[in-house]
Amino acid sequence: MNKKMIRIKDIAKLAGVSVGTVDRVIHKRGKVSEKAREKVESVLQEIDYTPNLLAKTLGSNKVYTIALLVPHPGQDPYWKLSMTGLDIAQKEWRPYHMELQPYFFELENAKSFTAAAQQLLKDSPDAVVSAPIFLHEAVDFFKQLDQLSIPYVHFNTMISEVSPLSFIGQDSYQSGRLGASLLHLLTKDQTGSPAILHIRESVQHSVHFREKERGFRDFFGAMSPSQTVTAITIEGNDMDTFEEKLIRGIKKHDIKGLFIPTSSGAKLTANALEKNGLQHISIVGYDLLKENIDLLKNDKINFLIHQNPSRQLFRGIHHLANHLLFKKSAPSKELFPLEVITAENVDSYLEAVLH
Amino acid sequence: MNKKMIRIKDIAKLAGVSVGTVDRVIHKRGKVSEKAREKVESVLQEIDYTPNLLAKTLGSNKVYTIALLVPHPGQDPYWKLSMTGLDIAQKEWRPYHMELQPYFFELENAKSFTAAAQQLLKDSPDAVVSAPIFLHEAVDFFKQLDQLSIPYVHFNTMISEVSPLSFIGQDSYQSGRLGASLLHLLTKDQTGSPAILHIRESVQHSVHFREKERGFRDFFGAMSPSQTVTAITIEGNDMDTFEEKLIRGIKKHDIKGLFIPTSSGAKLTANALEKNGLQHISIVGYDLLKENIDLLKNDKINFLIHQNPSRQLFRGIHHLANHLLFKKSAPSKELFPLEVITAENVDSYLEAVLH
DNA sequence: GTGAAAGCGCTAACAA
DNA sequence: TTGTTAGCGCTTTCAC
Repeated sequence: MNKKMIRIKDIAKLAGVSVGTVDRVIHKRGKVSEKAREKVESVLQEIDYTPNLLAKTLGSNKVYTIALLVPHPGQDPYWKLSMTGLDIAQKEWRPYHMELQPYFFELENAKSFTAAAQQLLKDSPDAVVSAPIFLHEAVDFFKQLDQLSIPYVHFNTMISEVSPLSFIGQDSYQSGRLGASLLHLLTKDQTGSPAILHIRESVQHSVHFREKERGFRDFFGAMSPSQTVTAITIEGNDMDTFEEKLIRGIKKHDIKGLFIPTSSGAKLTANALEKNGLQHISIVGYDLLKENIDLLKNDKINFLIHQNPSRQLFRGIHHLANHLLFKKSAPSKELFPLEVITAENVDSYLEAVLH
Repeated sequence: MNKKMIRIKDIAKLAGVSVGTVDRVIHKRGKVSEKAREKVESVLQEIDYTPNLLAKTLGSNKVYTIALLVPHPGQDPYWKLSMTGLDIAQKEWRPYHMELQPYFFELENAKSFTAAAQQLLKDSPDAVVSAPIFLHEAVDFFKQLDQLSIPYVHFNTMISEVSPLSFIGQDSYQSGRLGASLLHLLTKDQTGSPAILHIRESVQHSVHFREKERGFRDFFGAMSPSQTVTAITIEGNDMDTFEEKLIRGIKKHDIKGLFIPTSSGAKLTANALEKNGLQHISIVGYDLLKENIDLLKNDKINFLIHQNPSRQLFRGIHHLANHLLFKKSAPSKELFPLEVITAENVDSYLEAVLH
């Protein structure tokens, strides 16, 4: 039942050299005579050798630490979602002696980002995964990591100023197009204008949102050039003025459907619409927040686009762990599918293991 | 940078016993005196010991073989898709000396299933992952595996007659509901009847399709009880008669939209509709076959539901490999999300790594 | 019941 | 330039 695998020792015997020499040939390290190299290489050609990763890793007996630099989960439901990715990664990698250490910063506070980053650097982890929310401060930080040659991956937000080992996230432009197409499907028989709704908090991840808007506009532009497309931007986070400003915008532009890139924006909007008897206006929102799921099931929101933040984090850790432990290379970019969520498939997403 | 982990040796020293005794206590094997057991257990309480899986696995030096019993990929595009799951699993598990051995059978030929199963049994693998297409023959086979205590997982098709370690797939009933909801969205402003289309080949996986039909009907039943729902079944696989029968069915029942659970059925149907000037009829199909993707992008199909057969297979292998290698337990059921594919998000699915 | 020791495949240090 | 050997942490065997 248990077949034997080829070992370095076997190769050594076949080539008539020692294991040390075989090791040197395989890893191109140290000095090897031409003759010996040829013998070993010809044996390697013949047989099908794959090294035993377990034994390989067992040799170097360290514990690696991967640091996470992410927004505080207590402050924002979207980032809270991402944390299940940490839990699952923790379970998966613990047996390989990979330690995961989160450092939290506040979403609206660039200083707290810097502080968390400083603390992180002091603890000198072996690798870092981060959502580079604050562009300016982030760039400084990642340049420091570059200098220390600490590998890092980015997720959620793509920035072009530095070069992470890997970026994990979605194509924002295409995400905007998708949102537009869904809104179009919902409202194509109605008169009026589709709109993208920006809410103040959004501004910080501006690249993100600008790209979504571009995709959103492009879709309608290609579909029906005569169709006007509106962007409503609401500044300030006072609830009462939010509602008032929103309704004013809707009436002014005769809005028939709203595309809302901020995950927590859909709830505010749905409530405001209901209060004002405007339930006929369609909503396409983002992410599987508890409130969004409820609204979806109650038909107050029509579609959600799922960004799967937990899996983004999970995959980021995955790539770094493989990089550290097994020297496996990571893709420079891992784009996630743009997942369409409706009342009828949302449960299947909730039940599914991290996928 | 590299912290040390607690080893069995450390525990032994703390408890004042030998590593052998610690091992016996941890794994409850062999004889240990009450006194020794207590000492070791009290140390274990104090400290946070996690065994080194690498070393553990290295100890038992075998190669495991996982056999796959699946439809021949050359005969059916859906099953061909699933094979990328094999490739990726192969890459992932090869370093752990896990061998994957496929055995193919023909989709329309129960005898070939039995033959492949016999061959598989002769090779006595350590585990089996299979799509139990032919109910009757499959049950016999899996009962044999039970007797040999060879663990197995099922994917794609759920059968209740035997108890696999794990089932991997989707909720067919909910999948039918989802299809219905999408079709409803597409056609809600039109008169006529929505229909589910069964094509002859479908019959073999009958449970699957019956469940989808039930979900499909239930959705419309709850949505608008007065709405008639049609089922069109087309027997025989002669192309000409297919078109004729289909068009006849559509006209007779005044069909406004079609839900087509067979992955290759959407193409046949879209072509027939186009030939007959019935392009206004909506189509919701299944799976990311090349032809389906083209039709989706050309607006001949409106939605696809993605079953992700490659990942189903991949996860099946994953669970078995973890079971064999690390004694990790697998969930008895892993339900995949019901993924909605449109012209605007299909590329994001194609680019994504197996997810 | 218990401890000592060999061995899993690979790496790295040390001799030759 | 090569071969030999001592580990890595855990399992398993063997002797006491």
